[in-house]
Amino acid sequence: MVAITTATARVSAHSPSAGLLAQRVLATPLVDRIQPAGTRRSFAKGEELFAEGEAADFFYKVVSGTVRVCKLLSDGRRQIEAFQLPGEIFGLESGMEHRFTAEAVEDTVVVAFRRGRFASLMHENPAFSDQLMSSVIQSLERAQEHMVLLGRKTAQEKIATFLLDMSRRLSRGDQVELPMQRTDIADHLGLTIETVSRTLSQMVRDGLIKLAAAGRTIVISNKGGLQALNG
Amino acid sequence: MVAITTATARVSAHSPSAGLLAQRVLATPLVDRIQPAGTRRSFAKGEELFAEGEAADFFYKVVSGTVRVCKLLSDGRRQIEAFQLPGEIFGLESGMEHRFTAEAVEDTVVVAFRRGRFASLMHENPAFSDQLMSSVIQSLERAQEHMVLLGRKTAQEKIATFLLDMSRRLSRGDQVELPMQRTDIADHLGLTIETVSRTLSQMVRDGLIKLAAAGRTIVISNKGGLQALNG
DNA sequence: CGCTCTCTTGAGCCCGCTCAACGACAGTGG
DNA sequence: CCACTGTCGTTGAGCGGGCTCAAGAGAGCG
Repeated sequence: MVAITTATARVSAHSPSAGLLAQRVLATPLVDRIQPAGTRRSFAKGEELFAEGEAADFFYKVVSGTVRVCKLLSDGRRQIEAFQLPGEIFGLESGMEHRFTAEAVEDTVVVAFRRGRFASLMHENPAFSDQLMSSVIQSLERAQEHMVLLGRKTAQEKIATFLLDMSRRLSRGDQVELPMQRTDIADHLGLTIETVSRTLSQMVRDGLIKLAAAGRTIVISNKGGLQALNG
Repeated sequence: MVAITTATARVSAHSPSAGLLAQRVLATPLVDRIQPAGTRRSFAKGEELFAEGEAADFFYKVVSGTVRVCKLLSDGRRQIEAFQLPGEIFGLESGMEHRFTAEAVEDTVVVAFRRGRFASLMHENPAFSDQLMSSVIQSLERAQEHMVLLGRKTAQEKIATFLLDMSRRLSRGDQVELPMQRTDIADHLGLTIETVSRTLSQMVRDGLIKLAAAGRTIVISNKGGLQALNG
C-alpha cells in the first residue's frame, strides 16, 4: 500500500499546477487506483450498510448497485437524501458518528475506505485530496439542487425532475430501469406513494412516458415535455 | 503573503498527526490566521455578493452580518439553501461557475479568498486543507438536515426547528434577533410568508414564544415545548 | 394455487396556499 | 408638524393540491 501511495503521489507531482476544484473529474480517478487500500463488501437488497449514530470509521464508494442515504424522524417519517449510484462516494462525516443511515436498495457492492488511514494519505497526496474534496462539493451541490425541489416544486415537477435525473445518471438511451420502489421515490421527493403513482399514471396519459415491468421500467417518450415541467 | 503561508505551514507541521475530520474545529482556525491572504469586503443590506452563473473565482467567509444563499426557478420561485452567519464559509464550487446566488441579508462584511491561490496553499498546508474539508462537510450535513425539514416536516415543525436553530446559532440567552424578514424565512422553509406569520402568531398564543420589535425579536419562553414540536 | 409484496385507483378531507385587506412603522418632503 | 408613501408584518376568507383511508389489481414465489 505504501508503494501505491508513493506512485500516485509522484504522478500528481508531475501534473502541471493542478488547480483545486478546477477540473471536475481527472482522467483516471485516483480513488480507483488506490482502491486496494479499501475493502470490497457486498450487501443484499434491503441490508443496512450503517445506521445513524454508528461510529463513522469508514466511508464508501459504490461499485455496483444502489444505496439510499436517509434520515428518520422520531415517528417514522423518512427523508431519502440521495440515491448513490456506481462511482459515487458517500459516508464522509465531520464528526465521529454517522449522521444518517445507508441501506442497499438492491444487491450492492461497495468499497469501504478506513477513514483514519486516509488522513495521512490525503496529506501526502494532494491530487487525492482534491478528488475527495470535489466529490464532497458535488454532493453538496446535489443537495442544494434537491432543496429547491423539496421546497418549491409541485408534485408533477418533482417527478419530472427525478425522471430526467435518473435518465441522465443510469439510462441506456431513453429507457430507465428504476432500481427503487415507489416508497423510496416518495420519501426522496417529499411526497406520498399514492401521489407518485398517480402522477406517473397521469404522465402516461399525457404521452410523456411509458411504464413497463411492474412500473420499474420507464421509457421517456417526450423528453421535451418533461423538461418543460421540471421547473 | 508568501511569508504568511510559510509561517502557517510551519505551525501545521508541528501539530501532532492532525487526523482528518477527527476534531470538528481546531483551537484557532487556520483560515483566520491566514486571513491576510483574503480581501475584506463590505456589502450593504440587499446587495448581491455573486449571482448564479458568475465565475467562481472567490469563496467567502462571513466576518459580520448575514448572507443568504439561494436558487431561483424560472418563474421566480425561490429557495434559500442557507443563512450564513459569522465564521461560516461558503461559495466553494466544484465547477468554474457559482451554482447559486449570495446576497447580504443585512449590512455584512466578508473575507473573500481567491480560489486559485488556495490550491497550492491547501497542498502545502494539510491542516488548512482539513479545515476547508471539514467546513464543506458541515455544510453538507446542514443541507441534509434541512432536506428532512423541507420534505417531511409540517409548518409548525419547520418554524420550531428554525427558531431553535437560530437560537442556538446567534442568541444571547433565550432571545433571538432575527436578521432576516418573513419572506426570507418562508423561502428558507418552503412555506409562504402568510403561513410563517400565522404559525408564529399561533405560537405566541400557545405561550411558546414572545414577539417584539416589529416581529424581528423573538423570545423563547417555552423551549421544551418548541423542542417537542421540532420532529 | 394461495400468499405476500408492490403498485394503482378512488373518495373525501385538511393543511397550507391564494387573494385581499388592513395595520404598523420609518423615511421624506412640504 | 403632519400628510404622503413605501415596506413589512398580520389577519381573514375561501380554495385546491396533495394527503389519508380504503380497496382493488398485478406480479413474483413457494
